[in-house]
Amino acid sequence: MNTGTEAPRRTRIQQEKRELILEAALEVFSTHGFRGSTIDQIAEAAGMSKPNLLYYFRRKEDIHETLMQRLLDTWLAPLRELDDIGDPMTELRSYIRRKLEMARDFPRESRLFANEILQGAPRIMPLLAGELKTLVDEKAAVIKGWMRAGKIARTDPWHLIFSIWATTQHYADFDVQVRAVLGPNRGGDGRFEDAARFLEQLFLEGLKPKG
Amino acid sequence: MNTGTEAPRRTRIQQEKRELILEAALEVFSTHGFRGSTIDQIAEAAGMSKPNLLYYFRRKEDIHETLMQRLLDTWLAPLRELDDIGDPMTELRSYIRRKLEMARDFPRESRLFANEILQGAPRIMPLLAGELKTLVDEKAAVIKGWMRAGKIARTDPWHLIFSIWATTQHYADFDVQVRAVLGPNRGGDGRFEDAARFLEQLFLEGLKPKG
DNA sequence: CAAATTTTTGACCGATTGGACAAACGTTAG
DNA sequence: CTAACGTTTGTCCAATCGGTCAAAAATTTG
Repeated sequence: MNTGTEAPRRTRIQQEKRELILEAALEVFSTHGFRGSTIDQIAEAAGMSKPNLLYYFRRKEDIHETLMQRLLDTWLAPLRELDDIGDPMTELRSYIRRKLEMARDFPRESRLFANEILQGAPRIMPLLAGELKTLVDEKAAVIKGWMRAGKIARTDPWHLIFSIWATTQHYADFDVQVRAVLGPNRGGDGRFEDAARFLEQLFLEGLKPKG
Repeated sequence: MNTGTEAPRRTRIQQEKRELILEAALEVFSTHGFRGSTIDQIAEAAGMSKPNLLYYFRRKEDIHETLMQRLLDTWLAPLRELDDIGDPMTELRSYIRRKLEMARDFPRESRLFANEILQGAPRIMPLLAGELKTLVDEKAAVIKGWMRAGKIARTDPWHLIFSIWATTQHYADFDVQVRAVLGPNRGGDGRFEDAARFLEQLFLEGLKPKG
């Protein structure tokens, strides 16, 4: 029985070329958005002709969809790792650090996601209200537990998570602005370490349990 | 002498129709980005034909440019108001509050700006490295003064400003995600007050001067 | 009123878009 | 070698894109 959801068999060439296309599409989609990107652009970036690209992905949307599916898993991995077992302050610090590292190492993925959300998330809305909400609610409960135990200051766990997302992804999504404002000296490679130091201080001081 | 920069004389109809177009363009550009928006879409949203729209703005870029110029002034107003005179903690609190109010009351303007930055700020890069950087540097100096005076904790003023931008604009730019995660109950109109409470706590506790 | 000016429209243009298709080309298994 | 299969390409298409233009309609001015 073919359910239509199982992964189709693929030759070695198909696997390689599909990866090539997805890599090129990530570059193009993340800087121009879905509607602002053309198949020609992606094909050229992947070093092949447009009909050839369409042999591997029949529609432009298929590329984007495949990209988004892969993205979400790796994107939410840091939050999944947030664990009830360790010390709350240590857990939060390493969550912030991991998210900031992702903004540094995978800025295109961050911008691709930001583009999708900015435009109303037309293609991933169900995922947000489903899988994502479930995960966040789950982690919010963990954080609430820490608050009840007096390990961190009482505050809104959901908005805490939002603020960590916002501040860390800012360094990927608004990178040009950050670099423009910091200037050539402070806007160099060291900006992520500066940001890490600042965010650590902000969140850890801001969340210290009160006497 | 015509410098080319003075405002042309306009009839009453021209003023009204241009406003109508800019309002419609704000709606369209902010949700689809520049390249993702079409003149037809804007014309239809403004209730006029495409050639009629092009009578008031000769090129698509002219609409976007006018929109961005107007935007930047109002968008930076809260930061301009950040003043050396008042109490540092009070000043910062009201700056955060004003920025959050702008995210609530002008989400389309925020998304328009975010779209532009996300795509590498091709049309406003000079403004970022010029006017914006100057303003931020100036306010960073003010904040540094507060730190030297022991009024607030020592930290990086530039990244402090970035974090305020990121956290407040998040509620406009990522609104769909915020509402999806919070769900129908907590994601209603009250979410901005919850956010205000959280951000106030985060920043004011995180910036308390240390003994 | 009538003339001058401004506003609106329909028809049209070349360029670009996403995508189809058959033919040509490569590769591999028997 | 050859037949089958997988890959690549050139050509083509209808739809849409940003934008032009002349003429009609509406408005303002004298």
